[in-house]
Amino acid sequence: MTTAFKLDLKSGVPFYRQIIDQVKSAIVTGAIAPGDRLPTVRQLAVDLSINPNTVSRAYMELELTGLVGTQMGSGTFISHKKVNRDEIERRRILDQICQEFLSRASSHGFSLDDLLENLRQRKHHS
Amino acid sequence: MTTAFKLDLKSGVPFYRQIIDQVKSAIVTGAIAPGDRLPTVRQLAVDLSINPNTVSRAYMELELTGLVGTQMGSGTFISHKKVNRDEIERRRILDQICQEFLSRASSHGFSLDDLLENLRQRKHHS
DNA sequence: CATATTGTATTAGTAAACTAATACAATATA
DNA sequence: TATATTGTATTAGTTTACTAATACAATATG
Repeated sequence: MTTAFKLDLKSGVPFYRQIIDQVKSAIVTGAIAPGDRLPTVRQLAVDLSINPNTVSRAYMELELTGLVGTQMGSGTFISHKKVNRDEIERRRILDQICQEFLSRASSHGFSLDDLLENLRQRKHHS
Repeated sequence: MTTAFKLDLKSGVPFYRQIIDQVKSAIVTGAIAPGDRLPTVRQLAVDLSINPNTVSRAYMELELTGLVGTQMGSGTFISHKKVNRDEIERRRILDQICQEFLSRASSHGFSLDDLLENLRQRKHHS
């Protein structure tokens, strides 16, 4: 089964980021495993009706984090690095921490935008 | 003492936002109190070497939150609304929540960018 | 080696956020 | 009521993020 990628055109989330997220999710759920090949840059571009460069950008970012490896002529493959599992676990932890943060803030009546704004301040003021 | 406003040109934080923050801070510290008049749009623009519209934008946003009131011909004044104090208290709470969130995330090795990215996802996927 | 298949680089277009230039409108006050 | 003082609207320029159009480069494979 070729993992089904799908874009939410109305979400405002950049296409390349949606692809990254879906690849990561697919790894977490086991839909794709180390050694598996991702769809071709061109193929996925056609499937999603976007430009190959956008797919390439997603794959490149995934490669930078070590999640995949790319070879011209053959394609892009899920990496075997043990780092992957660690990274996925870290992602879970991050999700959990953020979720709890949101819940707590929400109970005080703060919106997600409130939080983002506050955090952005800290980013720039540091 | 005319409250000293100052811009950090290298921070990347929008000028209008820096002004907003400094007004809020001045209220919190008591440097300015309800009834006090803020610097003239034009005057502050000259002092900070920016365009009057940028100051105006900051003042307008402050007015939307009820922190100040503006009258053409007279100026912009810190509002008396009791809402102000509540709002300031809420800001303190927000700061505290965000700080604890950052500390916790930091202990797991996550950067501020990691957090911002995760939260942005939730914003758009909701 | 030929060529098809794969990823990549270069360049341009679009949209959004931010700020400025300039002109305008409302109010205070002499 | 004149006019100086205040905030505001309109328009344009700049930057950055994102995506696309197009051409290029490396590898696999017959």
